[in-house]
Amino acid sequence: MSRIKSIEPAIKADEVVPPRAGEKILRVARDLFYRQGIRAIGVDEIVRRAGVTKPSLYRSFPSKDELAASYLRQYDLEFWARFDEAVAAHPGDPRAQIAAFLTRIGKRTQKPDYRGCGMTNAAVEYPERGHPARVVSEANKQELRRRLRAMAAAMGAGDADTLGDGLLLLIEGAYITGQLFGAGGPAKSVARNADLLIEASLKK
Amino acid sequence: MSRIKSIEPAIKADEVVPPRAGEKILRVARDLFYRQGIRAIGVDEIVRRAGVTKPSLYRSFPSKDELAASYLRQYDLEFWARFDEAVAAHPGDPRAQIAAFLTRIGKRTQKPDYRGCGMTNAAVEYPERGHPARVVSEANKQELRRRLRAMAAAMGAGDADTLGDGLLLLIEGAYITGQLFGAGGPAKSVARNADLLIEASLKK
DNA sequence: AGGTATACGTACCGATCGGTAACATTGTCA
DNA sequence: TGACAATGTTACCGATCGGTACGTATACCT
Repeated sequence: MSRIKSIEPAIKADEVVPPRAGEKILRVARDLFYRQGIRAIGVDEIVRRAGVTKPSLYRSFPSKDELAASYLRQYDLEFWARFDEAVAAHPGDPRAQIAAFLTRIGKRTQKPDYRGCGMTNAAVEYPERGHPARVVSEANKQELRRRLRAMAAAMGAGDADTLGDGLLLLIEGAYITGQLFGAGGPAKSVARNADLLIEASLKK
Repeated sequence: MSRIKSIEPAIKADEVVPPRAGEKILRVARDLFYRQGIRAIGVDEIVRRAGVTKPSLYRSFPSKDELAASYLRQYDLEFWARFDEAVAAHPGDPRAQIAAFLTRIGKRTQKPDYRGCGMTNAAVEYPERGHPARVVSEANKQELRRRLRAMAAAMGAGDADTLGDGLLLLIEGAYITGQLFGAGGPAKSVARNADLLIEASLKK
């Protein structure tokens, strides 16, 4: 673990280092898990499309469940990157931050092959408490709830927790209806409805 | 199908007629599919817990997928029964109808083993277009959207379609967060948030 | 050149998946 | 009694599931 690697191997900066098996596997698994679901995809198909073999998968990941958890941990990073991008675009203006984030979600849901939120889908696929994938998913949602409630408070809402939770309901609704109805579905109105809800919550 | 059954078999009213194998199977499948997910449950476990054998399952249902579709068709009936119950409780008052329906949903989501909406979950489990289970699920959601928009129009909302879709987002959000957060989660605020959204949409 | 550690492939495991063939048993009716 | 429909019984199918034992190739360091 903490072994000293005295000198890095002599690789030039612009030299192409072939991607490790584990990386290729995670890349393929991410795509398949998101688009078709975790339960729907077997490890054989993952290694086949990654151009590696099964033992390579189990050298990099202790189990399929842990591979799924790794996929979600990466998803988590990308999710917060998108979220923080919307936040950074409107410093000190939580209402505009929410609007920016939801506008982007609303647009994504209208794409033809939209499959919702990988976190949400994983939690639906694995209702069992303590499942590695579910643990990651739950943590992500708890944090999202916390931040939405904090932003609602920063907006000056009378009942900030209710508004924050309302925004979370709209977001999850957009994730689900986005993949249920496709383009033209209810999800395209998520930003508008959130704004109405915010307006109503601030006037109280 | 339309074969004439001249005279009903002589069964006394209080006589217990043993449930047919198909019924027992569907009853067990409904419970397991809803609680654990369709993909998570194998046909062997269904027949085992139903106390029947596998050929009996395949005499009553052409495939596991069709059994899942049957489960959802029954779910559909029960769903609309609950919906119409809320509607009938407040004749001519769509806002109160929505409130009644959402209050009930909010309460259900706080139960310890709440698993969301069987329709929604099935659509997440089966993203593939045309899958028997998904077909039933999509039809149910389309109809729900239609009715919510109609109710929003009856309320006199300026943009009835947006309000109807907003209510659908809140509902789907409640289904999902109900199973993600458990008791104390955002879903308990669904009726309150819907009312705020309606209020805001009517004032416009 | 030789040792060593890392990375990978071939081949295989038992279990379970959804689904079926063939036949025995039962209860209900005419 | 005899026909019929429904169910049970047993045994099986090929495919796929997640996972592993074990041998091989490659690269680096001494």
